[in-house]
Amino acid sequence: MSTILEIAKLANVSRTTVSRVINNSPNVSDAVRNKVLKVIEETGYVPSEQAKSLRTKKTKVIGVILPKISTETSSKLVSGIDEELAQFGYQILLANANLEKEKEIEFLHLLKIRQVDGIILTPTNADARLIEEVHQIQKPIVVIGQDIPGVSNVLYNDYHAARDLVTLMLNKGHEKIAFIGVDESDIAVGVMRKKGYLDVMKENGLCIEEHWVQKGIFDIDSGYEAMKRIIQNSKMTPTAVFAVTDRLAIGAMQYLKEIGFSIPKDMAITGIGASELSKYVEPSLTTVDYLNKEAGREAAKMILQSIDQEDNNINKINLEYRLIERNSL
Amino acid sequence: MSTILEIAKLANVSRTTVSRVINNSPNVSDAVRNKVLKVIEETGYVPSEQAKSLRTKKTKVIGVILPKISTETSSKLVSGIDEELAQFGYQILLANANLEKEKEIEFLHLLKIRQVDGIILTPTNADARLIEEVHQIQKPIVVIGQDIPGVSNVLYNDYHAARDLVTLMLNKGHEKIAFIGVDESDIAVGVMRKKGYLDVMKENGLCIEEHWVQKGIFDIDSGYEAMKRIIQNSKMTPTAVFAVTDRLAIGAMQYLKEIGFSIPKDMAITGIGASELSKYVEPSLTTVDYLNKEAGREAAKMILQSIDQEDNNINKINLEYRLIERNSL
DNA sequence: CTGTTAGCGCGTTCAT
DNA sequence: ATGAACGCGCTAACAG
Repeated sequence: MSTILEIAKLANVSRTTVSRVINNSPNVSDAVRNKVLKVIEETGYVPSEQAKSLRTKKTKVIGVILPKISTETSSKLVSGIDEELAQFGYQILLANANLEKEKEIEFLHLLKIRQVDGIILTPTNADARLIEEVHQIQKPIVVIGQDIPGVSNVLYNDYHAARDLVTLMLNKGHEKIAFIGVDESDIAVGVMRKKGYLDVMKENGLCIEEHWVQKGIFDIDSGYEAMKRIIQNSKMTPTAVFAVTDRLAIGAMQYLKEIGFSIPKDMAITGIGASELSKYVEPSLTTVDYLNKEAGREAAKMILQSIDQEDNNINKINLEYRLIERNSL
Repeated sequence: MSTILEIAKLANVSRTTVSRVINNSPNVSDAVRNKVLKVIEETGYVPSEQAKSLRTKKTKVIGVILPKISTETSSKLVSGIDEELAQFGYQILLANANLEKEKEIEFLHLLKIRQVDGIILTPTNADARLIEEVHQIQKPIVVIGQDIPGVSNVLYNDYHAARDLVTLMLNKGHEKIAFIGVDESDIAVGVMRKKGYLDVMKENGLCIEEHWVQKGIFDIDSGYEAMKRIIQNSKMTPTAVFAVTDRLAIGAMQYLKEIGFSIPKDMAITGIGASELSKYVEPSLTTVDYLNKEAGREAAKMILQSIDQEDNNINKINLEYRLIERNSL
C-alpha cells in the first residue's frame, strides 16, 4: 500500500497537489494533473479511506443493528436500507443483536467507537435502559419499529393492523377468537398488536377465555406449541386464531393439520408479516404486509437527511400496511 | 467526542499514560491507573477506533460481498459469518452486488480502500475479469461457492449434488427428465449442476429432447415461465423436472398446478437449496440442503486464520450437503 | 496554480 | 513507572 507521499515524490509535486488531484479540486493545471494521474495509475495507488476519515470526521458508514440477522424481515429491511444508502456512497456496518437486549446496547457503543456517521436501530424492546442509551449516543440515529421518544422513528402501525385483522375475522362471523402473541417487553409486537386484539374484542362485547391467549417466541415451533395449548386447555374451542406473526401462525397451522382440523373450516387463522412462506402454505395465509423494504428505505433517507442537515429535529413516520386476504380465513 | 489528550489533562498525566491504561499495560502504578480510569468513567470517553486503526493497521472489520442481499441463502451465510466473527470482535461491512458483475469488482476495490482486514466474496460468476481482480487485491480473501484458482475457497459440491438428485429420480423410475437451469457464467449453479444432470442422463443412455432444457434467473417467476415453455414446446412431455434452485422448482410447481397437473403423479420435481419454502409448499419439495450457515462459518474461520497467521497458503474445502427426500418426487 | 505547515487521535520507541 | 517526540495517511488553512 503506497501512500500519498510516494505519489508526490514520483510526480515531483507536493502531497497537497496529489490530494487536490484525487479530490478533483479545480485549482490544478492540466499538465500537473495528468502527470499525477499517470503516476497513480502506474502505482495502483488507492487513498486510505481510513486516514481520510480521521481528518474529515466522516466515514460514509452507517451502523445497522438488527434483532436477528437471518430473518426475512431483517433481510428486506437491510435491502431497503442498502438500496438507499448505496446511491450516496454509504455502506452498512452490520451488528446482530441476536435477540439479546444487552447486545443492542453494546453495539450502540461499539458503533459509536467506530465513528459511523449514523445508526439505524431495530430493537425488540423499548426498555428504559435502551431509551437512555439511545439518547446519549450523540449521533444521528433512527429507530425502526419501536416508538422511542426523543428520536426519529419509522413505525409500523401495529395497533391498527391488528385491529383490522381482528375486525376482518369478526366480519367473517367469528366470535370465539384466540390469540398467539409474544413477550410484552416488545412494545410494538408484544403490546400493540395484543391491544388491537383486546380492544376490538372488548368493543364488540366478546369475551376471551383464559387459555385462548398464548405467547410464543419468534419461530414456527413456538406457534405450534401455543396452538397445542389453546386446543388442549380451552373449555370452549375457538373458531379462529390471530397470531401476531406469520411464523407463529404457520406453526399453529401445522398443529391444527396434525390433529385433523381443516383450515379455515374448523379454524380460521391469520398472521402478520406477509412472509414469502405465507403465500405458499396450504391454505395460503391471510396476513398484513408491513412493507419492510420501504421501512428500510425511509430509515435510510431519514438518517442521511439528519447527517446532511446536521439538524436534530426528530421526525416520526408511520408506514402504510396492506391487508392481504387469502384462504386461511 | 473527547480525545485522549483531554483525559490526560484532567488526570494530570501524559497521553501516553492514558494510552497505557486503556490498553492494560502493566507498567502503570495503581494510583495513576485508578485516577485515569475515574476520569474516563466521568467523561464517558471512548477511544476512536478510527485513529487506532490508522496506527495499528487493523480495523477489525471484514468486508462481505453478497450477490443479493435479500435472499435466504445470503441471510444464512451472513448469519454464519457473523456468528464466527463476533466471537473475535470483528464486524461485517456489507456490500450488495445485486447480481451485477461489475459491482462485485467495484466493491472489491471499495473494501480495500476502507482498509478492511479481510474480504469474503460470494460471486455469481467466475469470469476472467473477476479472477484477475481477486488476485490483485493483496488482502486476505476467501471466495464462497465458485472455484477460483489461487485463493481460498469454500465450495458447495454442486456437481455431485446434482448427480445425486438426478440419480434419485432415475431410481424412482423416471427417464424423461427435464431441466431448468441458470446462465452459465455462473460456474457453480449454471455449469456444474447442469453437468451433473447431463452426465447422469448420458451415462444411462437417456436422451434429452431439445425443449426439455430451459433457463431461468434466480426467482420463482422465471421457474414458472421455464416450466411453461417445457410443457408447451416439448414433443414428448417429460415425467420429471430437475430445477437447479428451489425457487425455480417452486415456480415450476405453480405452473403445473395451474394447468391441473398433479405432483408428483403427473410430474415429479426437485430443487436445490432447502429453502424454508421448500418445506411448506404443497407437496413439499425434494431438495438438497447446502448448509449455508456452515459455509459462512467456515469462510469466517478461514479468513481469521489467514489474518492471524499472515500466511498465504490457500486452502479449499468442500462442504457436505444433505439430500432431503420429500413428497414432490 | 502550487507548496508549507498543522493537525485529526492514537500507539510506540526511547529516554528519564 | 512516566513522559516527550515521532509518525500513521490524509485534508485544510494559509502563503506565495
